[in-house]
Parts: sequence; structure tokens; C-alpha cells
Amino acid sequence: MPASPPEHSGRRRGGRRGGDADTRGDILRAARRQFANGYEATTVRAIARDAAVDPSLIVQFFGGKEGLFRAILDEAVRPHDGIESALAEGDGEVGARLAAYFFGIWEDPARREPFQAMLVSAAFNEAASDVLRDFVRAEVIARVGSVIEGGDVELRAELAGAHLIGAALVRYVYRIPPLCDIPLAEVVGPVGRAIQGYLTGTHVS
Amino acid sequence: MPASPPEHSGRRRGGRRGGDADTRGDILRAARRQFANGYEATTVRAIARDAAVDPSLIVQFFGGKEGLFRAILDEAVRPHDGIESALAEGDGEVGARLAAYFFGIWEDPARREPFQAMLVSAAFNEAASDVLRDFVRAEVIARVGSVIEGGDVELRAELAGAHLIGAALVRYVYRIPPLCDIPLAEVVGPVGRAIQGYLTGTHVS
DNA sequence: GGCAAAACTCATAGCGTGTTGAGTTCACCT
DNA sequence: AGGTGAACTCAACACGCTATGAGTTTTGCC
Repeated sequence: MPASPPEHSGRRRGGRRGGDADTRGDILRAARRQFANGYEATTVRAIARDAAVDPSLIVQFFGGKEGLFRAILDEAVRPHDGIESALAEGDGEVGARLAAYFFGIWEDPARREPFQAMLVSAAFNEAASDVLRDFVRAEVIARVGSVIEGGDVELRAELAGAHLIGAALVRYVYRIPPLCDIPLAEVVGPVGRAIQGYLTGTHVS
Repeated sequence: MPASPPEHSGRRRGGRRGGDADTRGDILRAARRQFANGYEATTVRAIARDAAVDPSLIVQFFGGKEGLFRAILDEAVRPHDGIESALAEGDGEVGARLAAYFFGIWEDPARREPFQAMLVSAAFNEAASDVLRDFVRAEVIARVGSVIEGGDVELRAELAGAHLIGAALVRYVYRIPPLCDIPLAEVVGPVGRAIQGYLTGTHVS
């Protein structure tokens, strides 16, 4: 007869998990955390350890390290409707609303991590930089560019996005004071005003 | 008798190189290129291959992968006197002069690479992020902050730096159009004006 | 010329990686 | 109740990594 279910034991001997285990979700959550350090720096074994799962299960679910990575990138990139409403509504300046929406993402770890994974990995990983490029074009340049007036709308929208990215990196990833220490409102104010200059400026060159 | 010097052969059998070989410099140049992809993504073997050298020589010269990496970071961080003169001289706006100096670094591969290595690796490598933090504090916040007036000088100087970093990443690392395609002057103009707002604004919050 | 030290390569140790295949346990459907 | 397939673990393979130590060739100095 097989060993009776070792309910008190920390180790399982293989086989399907009982109950409502959301193992796939556990893996995704762990991967999100780990991949925030970049693709190459992350190991499948570390993700598996973090999710309390065998490494080979990751292969079975996602087809391997790269498949799991792409799943995380998809999380970061799925439609950001907040941009739409930040552009549409009318209290205060557009720049401040966009900045508030963007930094709001970074304040929540679960939403920050896939984003950070994309930014960090896009520096050298081809898949990640493709995803980032498409994201900036579709979500930032196209949407923001379509609501501002004047010439060079694409360039101005992109420069605003570049500023947001730089400020987020300094505050949340590089963690350089004083920017990383002050409350969110004190960041949104000046940054919102700066990108407002890009969005309402009539010319750039 | 030992094998006669195989001058025509592609392979050497060991031993010191003849002539004025700058092997140490070759290694540093190769490392600069490779480390621009991040610390973890770079292998000692790839650097050695790039420099046409045996991996163990890198260990002998620099003590290992990390020692070589620190040498590259030191390159990026050594005093940037261009900032001083950009702040001091007086034709045009300070913002534009700072932007021109900063982007000038990124236009030259040899000066960009250690910089890029620092930025990319600082996202997860403790050593690199320490170096970056010190660099921003000493070269940007302290120097720029000391010549501008009003309140919150440190924060405003840092936000200007954050914008420069973001724009450089989008243009030179992520390579997202249209910012990555237009000539330098058309970047320096608008970005210079934007950071000028930070540097001359009297208050931020 | 002779000799110590520096420069350089080779072989390999020791380890961690991503992935595979087989085996075990559970949930669902009829 | 029984069977099919999904979920899950275990052991191990093949590979690439950093680093070590010994051996070979050249330089610079006396």
C-alpha cells in the first residue's frame, strides 16, 4: 500500500495537489517578482523555489523560461484604459493626470513588477524591447499624440513618455534620494507640469 | 627543441605577446561593449573571445568578473568636468548646454558603453546601483543644485537628471522612433527647454 | 648572456543552469 | 465505481559558467 497522505509533512512525494490550489497563479506571481531583476539574472529554479513548486512544472505550464517571460510581458502590456480617461476628463491639467496615472501603476507592486521586468530586460533582450517599443507606440504615442495639437505631436508625446520612464526608474528602481523618499503628490506636481509643457507646446524645434 | 614560432598560424601556444600589445586595453574595450548588456547577461568567456584572449587572463588582470565590472563602472563615473563648464559658461540657456553635454556622451560609443553598463546593471546589481546613486548625487545633484536658485534645489536637479536619463534610454538603448531617428539637435532643443523649466522654476510643489 | 618577473595559454575542477522523461497522485466525467 | 487525463515530483543529462594551477613564452634589467 502507498504511504498514507503525510498531511503533517512539509514534503510531498509527487502527484496532483488537493483542493483549490492556484499553482499557475503562484508561478506567475513568483515570476513577476523575479523577472523584475531582468531576464538573464533570473533562474527558473529560483522562481520554482519562490512558488514552492518543481522547476519542471514551469516547463510543463509555460514551455520553458522564455514562455513564462512572455506571459509576464503580456501582463505589463495589456490595454491601459487609464490613459484614455486621464486624457479625456477635465479637472486639472492633462500632464498631471497622466503623471498621476503612470506613477499610480508603480506604487502598486503587483502592477509595477511586470512593468519593471519589461523596462529592465528591454535593454538587451530582443523580445522585451520589441514589446516595449510596441507598448510606447500604441499606448503612449498614438493615444497621447492624437489628443494634442500643433506640430511634432509624436515626438512630443514620446518625450513626455521618456520623462515619465526616467522619473519612475530613478524613484522606484534606482531609488535615488530625495526623489525616492518624498510622497507621491510632490512628484506628480512638478513632473506633471514638465510634461504639460511638451503636450501643450506648439513647436519643439 | 620547442616548436618554431608559428608566425603564419592563427593559434598561439601560450606565452607573452610580442611587441606593443595593449592586451589590458583590449580586454577593457571588449568588456565595455559586453557589459552594456548587463552584468548577469555578460560572460567572461564572451569578453575573452571578443578580446581574442584566454578567459583566465581576465582573472589574472582584474581578479575575476566582478573586478572587471568595477573597472568599467569606474570609467563611467570618473569626474565629468563637462558639467562644470556647461554650468559656468553663458551662451544660451543652461538647460540646453547640459542636455548637449549629456547627449554628447551618448553619441560616442566608447563613452556611452560604460554609462549604459551602469544604468542597465543598476536595476538589479547592488554594486552598480551604489555607483549610480553616488554618481547622480555627486555629479548631478550637488553640482547642478549648487548653481540654481529657489527652493527644493536638490529635487529639481534630480528631476532634470531623471529626464535626461529617460530620454537617453529611449533614444540610445530602447531605440524607439521617432526619438531614435532624428538628429541630435532636434533632441537637445526640446529636452533642454524642459529641464530649463526645472532649473529656473522657483518652486516645485 | 643570464635570470626573475610579467604576460599568456591550456586543461580541468566544481557548480548551477534549462530541460527531459518517467513515475505518482489527484480531479473530473460518465 | 472506474478510467482518463491533468497536475505534480523526482532524478538526471548535457551544457556553459567562473575560477584555479601549472606550464610556456616574452620582456626588461643587470
